[in-house]
Amino acid sequence: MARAGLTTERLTLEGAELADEVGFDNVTISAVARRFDVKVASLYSHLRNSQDLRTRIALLALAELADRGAAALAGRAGKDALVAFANVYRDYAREHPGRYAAAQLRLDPATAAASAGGRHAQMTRAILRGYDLSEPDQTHAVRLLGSVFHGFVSLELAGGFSHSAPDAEESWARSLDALDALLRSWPEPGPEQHVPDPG
Amino acid sequence: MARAGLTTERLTLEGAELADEVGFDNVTISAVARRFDVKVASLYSHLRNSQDLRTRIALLALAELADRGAAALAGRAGKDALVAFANVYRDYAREHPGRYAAAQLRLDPATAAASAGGRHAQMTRAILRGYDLSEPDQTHAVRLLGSVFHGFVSLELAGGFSHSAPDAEESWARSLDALDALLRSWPEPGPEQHVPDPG
DNA sequence: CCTCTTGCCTAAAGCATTTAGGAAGATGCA
DNA sequence: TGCATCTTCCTAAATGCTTTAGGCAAGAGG
Repeated sequence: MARAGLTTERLTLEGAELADEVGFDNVTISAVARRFDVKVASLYSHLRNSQDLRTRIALLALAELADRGAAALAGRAGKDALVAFANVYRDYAREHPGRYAAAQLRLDPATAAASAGGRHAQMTRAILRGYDLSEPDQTHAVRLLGSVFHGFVSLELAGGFSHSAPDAEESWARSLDALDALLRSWPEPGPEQHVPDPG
Repeated sequence: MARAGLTTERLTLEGAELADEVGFDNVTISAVARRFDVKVASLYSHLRNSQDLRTRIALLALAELADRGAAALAGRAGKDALVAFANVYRDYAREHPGRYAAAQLRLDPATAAASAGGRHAQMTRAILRGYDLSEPDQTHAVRLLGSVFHGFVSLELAGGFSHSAPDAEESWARSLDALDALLRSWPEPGPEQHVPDPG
């Protein structure tokens, strides 16, 4: 019986392809086994279980995304860097929706620490060097930027902007304009606001 | 054999509870049937299939969220309205993580149109009446606000901010300060930016 | 009381997950 | 080359979720 040459890496990569084609939620051990024309149980020599597969796809996506981010930031600063980096997220999500969904998988702390997640935060911080923010404000800005990138991209991917004019493209450009302006004049803390009771 | 009094509504509600307890992905027909101490097949008189159940939970969550948003906006304007509305999202997501995850479910266009999604967009637009934005800019701002709310909340829920100081609470407040400032001086479109080729 | 609708049941088939243990191909060493 | 060993992939089987088909009985209406 000819060997298929399974490795954890090849399985992960194929799982990522599958995620992009049929959605991350539909990535199963069985589906990957079918793509290699191999019995399901064979995969368990390389993967602990199906959660293990999903986690590996998530780590792959985070690493790919970080690599692209680093490439985009090279030689850029200020708004140029901001826009280039933001587009990396958006383009990646559009090219690889399954992988992007995988990157949102909740990882346990140990796994998260070993992931490329830290590189993302570092790169966002690097963008902020082009602006004049105090140390604690940088952290807030990092989080706001992350929120906008992730939020916009996932709402767009979920079809949230697809049924109304103007098109998402323009809103994206204008949102980045707005973020750039915001970072150039980052406001002082406002007065305390009343927070309504949930209920 | 005593009847359990199953209805689509009760099943949906119980499914939502279950989602909050064990995660939206773990809501299954079987699990809900167990909660009612009823055989699995019995649920198929009330639900078309498990996707139907998930969709109904999503619609429930969107409606609840819209109701809370409307309550929060009543009698408020400007930054006060912005903060109150934003906190509705964040509080709801923290109180009901499973429901919040459900609200992110991708709905087919017909279902989405019949959902409370439109109310959300309307309310966000209402907030912008407290600021001075041209018509097309309002749409961009609606999308940016939606992105920040959703993005921040889901990153926080995914534990993205939990392993570094300062705490998420403060970043949230400062992000809302920043959005308020941004809306008060919404920038003109910037110059064209180079968009790097994905690859 | 009888009938009919409805609500919940049993039964069964299909598919995904996971473990246990076996056989054949690749590898290393004499 | 021949043998031992390890790795890779296999069969088999248990478990659980999904979904459909068909049946019986509880409760409503006449």
